[in-house]
Amino acid sequence: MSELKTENQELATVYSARDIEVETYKFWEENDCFKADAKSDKEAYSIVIPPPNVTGVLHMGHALDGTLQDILIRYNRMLQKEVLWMPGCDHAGIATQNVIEKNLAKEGISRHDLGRERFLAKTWEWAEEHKNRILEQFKILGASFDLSRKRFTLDEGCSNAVKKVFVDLYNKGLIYKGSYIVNWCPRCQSAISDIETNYETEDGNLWEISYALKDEMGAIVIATTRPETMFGDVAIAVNPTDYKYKDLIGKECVMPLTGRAIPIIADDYVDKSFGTGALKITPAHDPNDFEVGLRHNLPQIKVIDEKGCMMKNEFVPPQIQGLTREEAREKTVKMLEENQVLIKITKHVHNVGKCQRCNTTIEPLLSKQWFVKMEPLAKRAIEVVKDGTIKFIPQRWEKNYLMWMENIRDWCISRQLWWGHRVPAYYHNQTGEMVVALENPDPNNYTQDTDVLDTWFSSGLWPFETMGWPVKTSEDYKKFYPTNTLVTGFDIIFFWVARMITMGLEFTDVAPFSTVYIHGLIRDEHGQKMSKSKGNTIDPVDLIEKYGTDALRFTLTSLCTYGGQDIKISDEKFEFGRNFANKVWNASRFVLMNLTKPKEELKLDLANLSLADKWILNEFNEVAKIVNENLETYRIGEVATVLYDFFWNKYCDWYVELSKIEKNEAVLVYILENYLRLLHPIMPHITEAIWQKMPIEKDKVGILFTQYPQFDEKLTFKDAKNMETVFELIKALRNVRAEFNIPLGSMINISIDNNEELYSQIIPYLKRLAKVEDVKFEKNPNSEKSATCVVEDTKITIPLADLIDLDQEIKRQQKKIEKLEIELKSINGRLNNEKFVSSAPKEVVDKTKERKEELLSEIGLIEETIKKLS
RNA sequence: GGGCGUUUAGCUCAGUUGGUAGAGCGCUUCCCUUACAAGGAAGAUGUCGGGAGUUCGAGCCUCUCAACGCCCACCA
Repeated sequence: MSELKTENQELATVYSARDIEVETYKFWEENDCFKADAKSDKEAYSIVIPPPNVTGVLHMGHALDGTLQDILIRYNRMLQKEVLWMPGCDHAGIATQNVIEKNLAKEGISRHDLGRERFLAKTWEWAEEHKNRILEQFKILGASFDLSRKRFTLDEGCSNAVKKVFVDLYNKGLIYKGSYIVNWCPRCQSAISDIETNYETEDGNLWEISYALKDEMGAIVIATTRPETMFGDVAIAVNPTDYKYKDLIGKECVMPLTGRAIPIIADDYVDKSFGTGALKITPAHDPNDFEVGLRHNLPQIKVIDEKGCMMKNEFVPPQIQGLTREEAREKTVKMLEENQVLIKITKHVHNVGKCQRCNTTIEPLLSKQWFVKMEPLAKRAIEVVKDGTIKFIPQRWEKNYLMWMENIRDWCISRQLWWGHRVPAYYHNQTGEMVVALENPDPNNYTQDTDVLDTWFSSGLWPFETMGWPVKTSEDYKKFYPTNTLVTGFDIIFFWVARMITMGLEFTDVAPFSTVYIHGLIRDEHGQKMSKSKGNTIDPVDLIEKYGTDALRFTLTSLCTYGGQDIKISDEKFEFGRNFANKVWNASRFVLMNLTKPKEELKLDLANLSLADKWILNEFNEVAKIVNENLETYRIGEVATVLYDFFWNKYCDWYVELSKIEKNEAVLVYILENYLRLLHPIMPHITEAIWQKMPIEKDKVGILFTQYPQFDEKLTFKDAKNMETVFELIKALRNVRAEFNIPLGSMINISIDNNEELYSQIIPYLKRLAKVEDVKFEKNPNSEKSATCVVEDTKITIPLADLIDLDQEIKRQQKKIEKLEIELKSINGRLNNEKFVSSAPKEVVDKTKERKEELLSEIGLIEETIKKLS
């Protein structure tokens, strides 16, 4: 077994995170700590990573997503489950192909110059080179995934799964090929799906064009935002209830510029109040017109080609042929003007579809593509969310998911790219007959379809294709499928989560995971999305170098709210985690440094505990309970808060301080060790490094395999809260010191008039923590020239001789009374309200009454004091 | 057009079944007390976006208005 070397850190007063983190990760790797055992008989817990793109480099989104997954994995590992975090990458069809093409363009060549095979060879070479880069980067996050199982969406196993799924769906009639209008990206030269299309508002014009009636006088004026598509017009449509045009329905008109005659039809789709109420129908270049065209059996005339240029055919005037869409628009408008059929131009803001990948304006284009029939598949995917088989956290995303699923449209899965899973359809070279099959039936006579599949088609199979499917007997599949939790951002619920659910149910008959944990998106300090083009990105690698991985993880975790709000970050925010890591390091160092026998194991003796010991054990026990509850319910930010508060404000500020006066080393070490375990999932490296140095029996390789602390009845102590009264007293004395500027060098004496039993236990603490010289217990001390403080039902008198400024002291006391009286007033208001007393729960009423008594007594004591002073 | 989110201390944000508001940073005063100045001690700061309602009681539940943001739909 290799050892964790951290000797050089032993005495450093400032924690140098990176040295420890690098060493620690190496230690885990060398001991093969993350390897999942499919043969284990322990309960399984598994997560599949949302496969990052091969083209990608680590960004803040990965850092957050990865941290959250690692927390869940480490937590469940410590719950003694057999955990598998499955890593891998996505081949990212369009994104990768774009990168390669861009590189080629620098050399002045296109993919067509290379040809499909050479292009793919080049892309594979590049992918192989970059495939591991991003997963390597995940390591600096401390990711405890099982790299021996690393997968790639284009590897052999995934490719087989994709083929099988395609063929099966085709055979079930759920995949079909057809001519439909699709979103075409003229730059990517491919169809893209609806959700890969984003809409942007653009300033445009609404052109009103007059179409003369055929065989009679008069004309009909239509309004359009895209005059260049008019050459593909096949009809003019009006609303059947529109009296303006009632008489024209069924007649024909003559198109300007080309003279082609088209019918005037009636269709409900037309909005009477928009434009002129008459709409030109261009089925080949507009999705709505396409639908209208089908309803009326109209022809489809294509006038724009795949490059976004006007076609050279009989429908397009020679002057327009070959022009780009933009040029054609300008020229068409000019020609219409010359022909005096352009009636009106109005400014019009409208939405224009853009390619998600390259932001090129989409051309709705009639084209032959492959589609998945989604509606039948969506049924069960809706069910499992409705019946709670799959739970979204936060729950509000379920509504979002269901709305989308219930209005699902067929999914265009074919892409005219080269990089991806090729459609397993084969065409006979002579007859053109199509065969959809796992293999080419006869390579001499059949040629494979040239299209590839949407990247999300393969990532939709990710939870089971990585587990050995379609071999259902494979060990991983049996042990680790279905997976437990899926962790991702809301931006890919439709792209990815929805598809995994549908495909998982269809092919494995179970939901691929039971919980979908949706976290917010990382944004810059102004709430803007981070993007390279905006130049507002923060590189997690830089942050890690500056603050350390654990600091990054802790900070990010603390910012995760239960509602999954987006997370605004700036560089300085990570000081929070860095400071905390430093605190953990130093406190641990202090505790371990001062052990009387640094190497000896200490036994916790529950029969022999001081009030302080009971208090800290009790507090820790509560924390363990809350932390477990919050991890189970994905309130992960709360976990960080609770752990921070306990360690800093309870353990360090009080218990470790008290230990400088009187200490129970067994408790000090017990709390520290168990605390490190609680913290380990969030801050894995620092906790491991310290744990390795602790004088405890180590029956595990590292802290990562130890049992996660749970609530323990034995560690509850009823009277532990008394310690808080003690702290109140100490704070009150410190306050007196601060108010009267009494330097720490001069000791004070005090008289306590009540609760001798409690306070006599803590005299040593008072000496050290409040610089008290002498403590007297007496009922009516001489309070002349004294300051007074009241803690609950006890009055403490501090003779200050000439240091006291009586006016100041009276003021101080009056201020306290004012505060207490505000509360008393509100409490009296409640207690005097009969309805409150009768309808509020008894507990609440009793508590309120109790509080009233406390307040009255405290106020009484203070008033008494003021009287004596004045 | 439909849906969702946000609005709480100067800033960034928490606030888990309604019981009377918290953290971090910043700010004021004091302290280099040998674990930690990336620290310690003591403080100050809020009509919880506006209005109405339910309730003994509302930051939290209902309605309404306002501002900002996001998602879906894609009227040419």
